[in-house]
Amino acid sequence: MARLPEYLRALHNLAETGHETVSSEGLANAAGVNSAKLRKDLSQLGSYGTRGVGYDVGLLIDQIEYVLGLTQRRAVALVGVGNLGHALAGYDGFASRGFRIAALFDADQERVGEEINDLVVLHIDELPRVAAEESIAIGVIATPAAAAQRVADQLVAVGVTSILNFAPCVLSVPDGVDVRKVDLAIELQILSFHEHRKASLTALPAAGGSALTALPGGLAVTESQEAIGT
Amino acid sequence: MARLPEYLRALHNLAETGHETVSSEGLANAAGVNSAKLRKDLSQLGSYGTRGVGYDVGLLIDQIEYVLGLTQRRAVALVGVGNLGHALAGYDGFASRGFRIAALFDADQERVGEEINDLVVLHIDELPRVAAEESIAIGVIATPAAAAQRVADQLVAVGVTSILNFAPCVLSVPDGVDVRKVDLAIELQILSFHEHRKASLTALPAAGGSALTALPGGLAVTESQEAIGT
DNA sequence: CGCGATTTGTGCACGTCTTCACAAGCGCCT
DNA sequence: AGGCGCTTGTGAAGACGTGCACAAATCGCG
Repeated sequence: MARLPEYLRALHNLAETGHETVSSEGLANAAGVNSAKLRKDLSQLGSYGTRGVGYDVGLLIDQIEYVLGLTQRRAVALVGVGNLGHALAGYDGFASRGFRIAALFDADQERVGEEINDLVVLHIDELPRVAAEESIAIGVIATPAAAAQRVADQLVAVGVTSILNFAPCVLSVPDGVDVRKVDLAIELQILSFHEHRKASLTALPAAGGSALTALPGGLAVTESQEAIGT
Repeated sequence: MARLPEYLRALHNLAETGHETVSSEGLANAAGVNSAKLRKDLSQLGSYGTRGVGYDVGLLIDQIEYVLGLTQRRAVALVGVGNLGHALAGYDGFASRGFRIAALFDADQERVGEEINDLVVLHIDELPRVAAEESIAIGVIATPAAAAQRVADQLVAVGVTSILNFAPCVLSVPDGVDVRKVDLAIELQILSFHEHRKASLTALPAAGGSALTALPGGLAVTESQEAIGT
């Protein structure tokens, strides 16, 4: 499930604050989900809490980390050292949560050789060589949209089977390769939609006016407060 | 729907390449979704394509932009000018897709006064003054997790009703305020999970071994190829 | 003017996810 | 040892999203 990482983060917080056990209710609050949902998710793990007490924080962390495949520190290749790539290369959240940025690549010779966080930016053509030396299963694309598909192909060619794509475009990859997309502008646009909706609702208590004016009110938005969908 | 922004991006691409109309099939491919799903989404808009021809690209862009509330350029306040905040402040994808970063804030006096993209970083205490001058409805939090809740409270206090949160923590906000969360490490962990799953499946054709070893295979992952869920 | 090719809009059925509600189990206190 | 309160695990019901398949509609061409 896609919620496990959120549970894991909440659990680490709890562990740091000295909690040894936690109830489903407590963990659910910390992770921002329903307690029944959380229990069902954890039961899928084969995890066992103790009735009347709750879950053992340390044990649960181990279990989730195992299921997520975080027992080994996975090597990640980051392609595209522009504005966003720079930030990602320097983001310590990766290192602290089970990942190691193994190499930085860029197609721009201007950027090749630059050093970020003790890592030197390599030219993208060096990707096959580096991939042969280190086992890289995850690639991060932080290039402009125009270059993203080409980079994806190159990553797949050297054996990468999971890609995190920050470029605003759809990637086509072979079966067996997973792609997750993060588009920062889209996130804002979704918020803008809710803004517009809220504004329309307060301005027009009873829906009326032209077809266009009635549109946003007509769109059914089921439940979106505190959407944790990423 | 959360897919509208994706359609919009694909439509802009099509418009730039000279297309005046597009079929649901064509647009669905460009956006990475099913064509039936796309038609159903668009029908919710009250949008009308022409049977036998398709949709008018320009008209559809206008409609979607209207529904998303992008007819006005929305002002965004960005709080936290660290590694990630820096990148977000310089990201031109915001400006080109309907948003204007109106102000940058940070709590660190070291960073106050710094200039990024023609914008000067202000101290967070100036937020009320700036908010009074400009109508800011959307806030972006790019601070460490420890500061996020406090910043969220401050944003809500000055009338912000939509928050994009990059800090790895759950925010609690009053009803009527929308929060979207983007956690970069979580995205990687989800990919790691799929990696682990793929590795287990190839290594253990028939499930066997200890309970722990059998776990990842036992987790049902319905359909995740090319996940476009953000 | 009529016909065929094409594409939209949608009814329907299916599978999934979510939530409620409650029985079963565990520990603690007396 | 027994009872009581608390918490887990799960069955069932409902909401929701998804995709198929087809009727209705439009255009172009002869």
